[in-house]
Amino acid sequence: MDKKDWLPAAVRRSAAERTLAAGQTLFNQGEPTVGLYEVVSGKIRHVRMDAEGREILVSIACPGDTIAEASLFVPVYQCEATAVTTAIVRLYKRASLLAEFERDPALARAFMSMLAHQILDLRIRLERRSMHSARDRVRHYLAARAGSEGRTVALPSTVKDLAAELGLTHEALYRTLADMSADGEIARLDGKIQFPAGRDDI
Amino acid sequence: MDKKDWLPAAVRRSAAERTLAAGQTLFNQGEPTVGLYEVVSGKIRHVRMDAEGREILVSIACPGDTIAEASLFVPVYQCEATAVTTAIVRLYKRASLLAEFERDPALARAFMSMLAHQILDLRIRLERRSMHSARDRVRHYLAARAGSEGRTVALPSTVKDLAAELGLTHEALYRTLADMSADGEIARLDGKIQFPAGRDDI
DNA sequence: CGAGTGATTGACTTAGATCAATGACCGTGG
DNA sequence: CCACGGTCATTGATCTAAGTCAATCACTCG
Repeated sequence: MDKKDWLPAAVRRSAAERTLAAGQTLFNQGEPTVGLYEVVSGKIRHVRMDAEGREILVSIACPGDTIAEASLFVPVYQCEATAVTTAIVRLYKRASLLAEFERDPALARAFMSMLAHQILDLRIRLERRSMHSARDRVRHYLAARAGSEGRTVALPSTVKDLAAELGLTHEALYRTLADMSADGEIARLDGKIQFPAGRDDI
Repeated sequence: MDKKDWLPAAVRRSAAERTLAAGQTLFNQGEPTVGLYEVVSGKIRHVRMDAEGREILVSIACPGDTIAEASLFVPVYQCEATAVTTAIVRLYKRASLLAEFERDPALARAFMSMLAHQILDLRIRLERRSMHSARDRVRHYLAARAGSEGRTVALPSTVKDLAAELGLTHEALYRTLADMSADGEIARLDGKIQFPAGRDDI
């Protein structure tokens, strides 16, 4: 969306680009941080490993998104990033970015703004997990991404990934989606979900 | 915890405190932003209205938390905040805070760092919610707050609140805690939980 | 063409949500 | 000072939604 707007062209030009093949790893959890990345093309899967070695989906970064912003302030990457498709990323080195912030307060402010919006987004996602019913989580998800008049929501990648995002097993999500379709609450077409009427019954 | 450390005492002293009665509104969605708030005492409910006018719970802010960080960067509040209990908040005016950042890049960096750490913390909490078993969530929670050698964790407030943080009903948490005690995995004393051995099986 | 993965559905089981009740412990106002 | 209302802590019984195991089909990729 407007995620990339915070970076002025001058800074962007100075960054190194790197091309990744599908499945290739950008960085691993625990590696020393180099800086933050911006996705130029393709999709990057961003996961965290928990103590048992299971992976937790953090996000799917699309062109324009940045990943590992927090890494500017911590010594090692907290997540692992791998390319889903062939992808091009741009690396902004930590030291130079921090220096840039010092030089240009407006840029610093834009960066803060981006972080603040991410916090808001994460809180909304966390709140979604407080709902115990699968259907409610799906509704909450749809409501959160149905901007203004958008009645159609595109799945970021696969349904399995959406299941991880919602904290459900993929089977449970398939069933919930099927039930909601059957009830006419949503309609599915290709990789999209649309919900016809603004239901406001109790 | 360290959420408030980024603010130097001088700035903090300049902030105005305000007392809210239970149920009183701090700000409404769509109102022009004044600045960001820090919760001094009590609890603040933070909700967003979706396109259909349903409310989406964003968070419950507790003492030490800040709310509406994003409001520093947008013209109107995106959320609505109301006091759940009697509460005291501290207001940091947008203009003065931003001016302070411009004047003092170190402060700006500290603020960014705080935001980045909040993001990390939120991600860990989100990760916890991806675990399906109540016991695993409790273990994860304990592991996350047992710094280095600390084998004793104090509950932040009530067990009910912990249940909400873990995304469980309070009954489920009571039972899980009871089971874990019975199995000798943890011991409970007053408002604290201690877990004897650093289990690293698997 | 076969391996690998996503999408989907079925059958079965269980962990946790729900509903409900009790005792302990406030603070408060008559 | 004590009865009363409120909330937390705890445990019991029941039920169901979602997890688990499993199988099939479609599709892509090398």
